[in-house]
Amino acid sequence: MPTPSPRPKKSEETRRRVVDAALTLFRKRGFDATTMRDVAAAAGLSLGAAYYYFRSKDEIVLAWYQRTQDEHAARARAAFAQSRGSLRARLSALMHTKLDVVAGERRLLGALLRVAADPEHPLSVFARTTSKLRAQSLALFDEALEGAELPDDLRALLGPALWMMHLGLLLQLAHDGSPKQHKTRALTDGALDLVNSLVDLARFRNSKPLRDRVAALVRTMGWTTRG
Amino acid sequence: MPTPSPRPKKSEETRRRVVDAALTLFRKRGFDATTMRDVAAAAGLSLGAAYYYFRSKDEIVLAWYQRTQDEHAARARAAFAQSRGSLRARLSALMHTKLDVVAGERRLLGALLRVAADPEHPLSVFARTTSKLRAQSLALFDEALEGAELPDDLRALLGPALWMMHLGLLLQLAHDGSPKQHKTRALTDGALDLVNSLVDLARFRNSKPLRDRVAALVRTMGWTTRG
DNA sequence: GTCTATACTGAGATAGAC
DNA sequence: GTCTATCTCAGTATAGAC
Repeated sequence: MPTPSPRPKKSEETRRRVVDAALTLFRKRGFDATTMRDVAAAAGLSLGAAYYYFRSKDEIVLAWYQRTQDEHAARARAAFAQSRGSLRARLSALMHTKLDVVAGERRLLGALLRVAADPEHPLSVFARTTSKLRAQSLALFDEALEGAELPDDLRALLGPALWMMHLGLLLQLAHDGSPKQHKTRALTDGALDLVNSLVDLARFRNSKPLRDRVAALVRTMGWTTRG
Repeated sequence: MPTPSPRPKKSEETRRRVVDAALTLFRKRGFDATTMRDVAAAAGLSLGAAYYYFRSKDEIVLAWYQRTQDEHAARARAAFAQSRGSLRARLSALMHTKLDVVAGERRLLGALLRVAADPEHPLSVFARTTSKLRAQSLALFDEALEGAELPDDLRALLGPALWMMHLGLLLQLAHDGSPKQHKTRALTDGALDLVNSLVDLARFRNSKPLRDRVAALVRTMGWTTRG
């Protein structure tokens, strides 16, 4: 059986080196101003070798995003363990840990969004190529709803809705020049207040018919798997 | 006094020619596959002359978007005149006329979104350069709320909210490969149902405290003028 | 499979002459 | 306003070393 290699292969190590070099340069000069030649040089590689690992500059950004995703999952799950009962606390942790992880890299986030928004790009938000990433993230969002005793249909609906909301928050964050991104933080809290109120409301009144309509919609859109 | 020139100057005419040529090519081959050299050639100009009129390829897309905006305003206002009373009808007209205007140009919309999402880009959604465009659009959204007898604070809040929603719908539309974009249309209707329910709710119960919080937030974000 | 070296193409964008 | 010439840089191609 093909045992999952115990220690990282050399190629993995080189790959990591390219990403690290790229990130350092992106931070210093910004994404556009950094050339693949710079990246290759900083990683101690030839241009061809850099392209051997990443088919495009954009793909390096995606590798960074994959890292942040992993980091987000780790932090969020740690926070979930603390706040077993309160939905509000869990949602807050979910969103704010994400912002924490990404906040230091506004410029990179911009580069990512540019790619993500472009439907023609193979690495866009809803593209096949990025479906694994999306699924991981969506799963984490669903986890945040655990233990809140939500009706199944509401939960299935709230996950994608929150995920879309988080996309909007990332866009906002990328444009947020306020110190410590407090604007985006405030927006996040406000949005979560609203979500909370709506969830309470949905529990209260008979909102099943409306929920059914929305659920049907989410299914039509195929948001859980592909847009 | 510098009278606004009565008949279009020759430069205006050339400008229009460049845009038209570009649009034709964009439709045929897509945005990326069309080069500025192609555009210049099709417009009967040299490359340099084309760049004299538009500082970048992206700027041509923005010119297109300005056109669609004007068209949208015209169509929406015509529809508003028909549906004086019903808020739902007016909102539906507002959104669907926008989709109508843009639907035929999915590829261009993609190019636009790529630019719009990038915070480093001078033509991004929340940039100064595009503030006039944004203000025009926001004003139209506010007009749609006329005659619905909404409390002022709710109206001031609903405008930007709907505008942000419409941004999301455009993103969805750009990715929507379904025939006649029926997915996005369905999503639009569903979202408007939801909005409608919420507005009714807001009228019903005492939602003032929550509204005040949200209103403060919108002000903090500066969404009516700049993000 | 991992990497170097180098040359080349294509396209966005600019400079400066006219 | 318009043109030609030129620059820069992402990305490709190739040929080969280990």
